Amino acid sequence: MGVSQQLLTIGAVERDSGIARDTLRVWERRYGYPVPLRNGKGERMYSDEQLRHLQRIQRLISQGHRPGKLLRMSDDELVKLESELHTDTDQLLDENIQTLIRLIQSADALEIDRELCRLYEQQGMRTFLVKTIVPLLRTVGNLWAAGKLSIFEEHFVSTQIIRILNVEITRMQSECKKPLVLLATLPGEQHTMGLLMLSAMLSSHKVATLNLGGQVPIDQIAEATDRFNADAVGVTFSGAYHYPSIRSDLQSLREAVSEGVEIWTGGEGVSRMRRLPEGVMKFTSLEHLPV
Amino acid sequence: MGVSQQLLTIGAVERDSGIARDTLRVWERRYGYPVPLRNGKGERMYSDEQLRHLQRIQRLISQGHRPGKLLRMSDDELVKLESELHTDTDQLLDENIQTLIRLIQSADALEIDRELCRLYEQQGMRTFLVKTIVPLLRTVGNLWAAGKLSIFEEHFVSTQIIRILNVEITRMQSECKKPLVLLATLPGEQHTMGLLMLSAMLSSHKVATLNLGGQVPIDQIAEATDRFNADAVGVTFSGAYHYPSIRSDLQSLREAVSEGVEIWTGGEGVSRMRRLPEGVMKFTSLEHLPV
DNA sequence: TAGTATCTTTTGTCTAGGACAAAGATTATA
DNA sequence: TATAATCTTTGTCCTAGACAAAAGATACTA
Repeated sequence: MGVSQQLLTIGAVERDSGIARDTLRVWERRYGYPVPLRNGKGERMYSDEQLRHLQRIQRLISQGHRPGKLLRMSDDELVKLESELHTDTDQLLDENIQTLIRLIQSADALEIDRELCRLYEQQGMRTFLVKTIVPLLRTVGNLWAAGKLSIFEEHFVSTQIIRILNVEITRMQSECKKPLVLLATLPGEQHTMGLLMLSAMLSSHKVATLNLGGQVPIDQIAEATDRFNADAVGVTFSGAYHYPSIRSDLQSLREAVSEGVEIWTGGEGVSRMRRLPEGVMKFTSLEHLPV
Repeated sequence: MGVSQQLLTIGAVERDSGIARDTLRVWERRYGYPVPLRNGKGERMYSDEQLRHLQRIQRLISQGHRPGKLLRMSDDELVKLESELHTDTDQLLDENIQTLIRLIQSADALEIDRELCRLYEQQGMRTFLVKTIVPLLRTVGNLWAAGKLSIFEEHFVSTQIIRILNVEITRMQSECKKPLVLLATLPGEQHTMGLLMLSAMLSSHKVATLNLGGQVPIDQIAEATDRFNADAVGVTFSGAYHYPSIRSDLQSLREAVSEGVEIWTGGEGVSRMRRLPEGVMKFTSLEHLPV
């Protein structure tokens, strides 16, 4: 049962936290945190607690906080900082979301599916995405951060949503026509939920989409645009995407893709960017899609 | 258009080839390959060609070849080595697969979808997976390796298949009963196609599945098994998974999960393993599933 | 008040060459 | 033919330093 005291190598921490080895070492040197134990070989061995702390830090960094500040804070202070962000949203938590969370905690797969389908039929795709899926995913993430939900529950919700959206996209697809929008994320960005939501949203407006999935090199996106004769390219960036490179990546993409093709971008990663490269459009939320 | 001569940092090569930085440096030191250019800062800058070569090497490593041998070979020799593996399978390429490949190259999304659905209805899930999906994915991978297909085409096929399988799983799900099989991959394994195929296969046998998706920590899998009251856990390993750790990972999983719960494992990663830990079952192909 | 240019601080990624254990291959022994 | 012992290959981790790009702060201008 409870895996009490496993120790993780620096490689495992990199994988599970998304923080590069080199960064972990340099943090230890500069800020005196995290200081892991050492094994017989003299290698760093991190505790579960430290991993959890680092994941928290990574979350807050991707929300715009600065590492130097976060690394001097205790875990309690981090939790407090995180909860400050949630209190406002938590209070006006939709009843529907609360029901879904309760179902997730009761681990009843079929019932969750049924409830999601019910909401979809009631709300239609646009509202379903904006008022249900997006807040649900955010809430689940917050609850995980607060230790009130396990990771597997987050995983579980995601796969359920992926399934449902795929089904609906398929259903609507046959009626979709031009313009054709090509969807992809760039190398390094594994989160493809944004693409799926985008695809669902566009499909519901009878706009044809073609999803290439995650981690597609820029030149491949350009080649695909050409071959499929697409009218626009949609690229999403999650909060976890290495922030500094977004602008230059979008610039490269703009240069690689034919001029007549529009470039749309969205996701948490771009939402806090001021200015985007020339010829790149941003939708801050699914609602503001330039359909 | 054609991105002619981009140079990649060691970090980008790590990301795009799946070979760790440290490994790239140690290869350069030991085998004298790859020797990248250097930028003004003295940092390694790899060419597109080198990346391609490294991707080839990585592919062959995951098929069981040894790095020391591959790194002394020229690109031509690697291509030859790769094609040796394919010739036998290529010759008896199913007509259906050839049709699908032709459709992929003509970039007609709707037509591919239609053909896949047609084959599914004709063959049923088991045959569809074993005779169509698996060979199709392998062929597409081989053609990419031979430079006859682009990466985006591989991505495109994958997302199409994911979509179709999700639709069918949803359709069959309501009729599924106990036993319940929990599906997941371990941290570090991003390839979830195996899980999806497993889920589809089991669903078609009216076995209920619960897909947690990729990168689920071992303790989380154990917790989920408990909470969902699952009867078995299915874990897949692609050829890309860091090979040496599979055995110990499975062992840890076996220890973490209650004894009454069976553990099934499959995928390219385990297919060339001789002996698995006590209490872990292996299915070498989807056909040999212990349903 | 808002925008722009300059300076300072923060931050992440890269470098070198060495070390070592675990997995694989090979040889010796029962 | 199987198991044990030995040699070889291989990847990951180590230290401590360097530097450029991004972010923040400050002063100046319209």
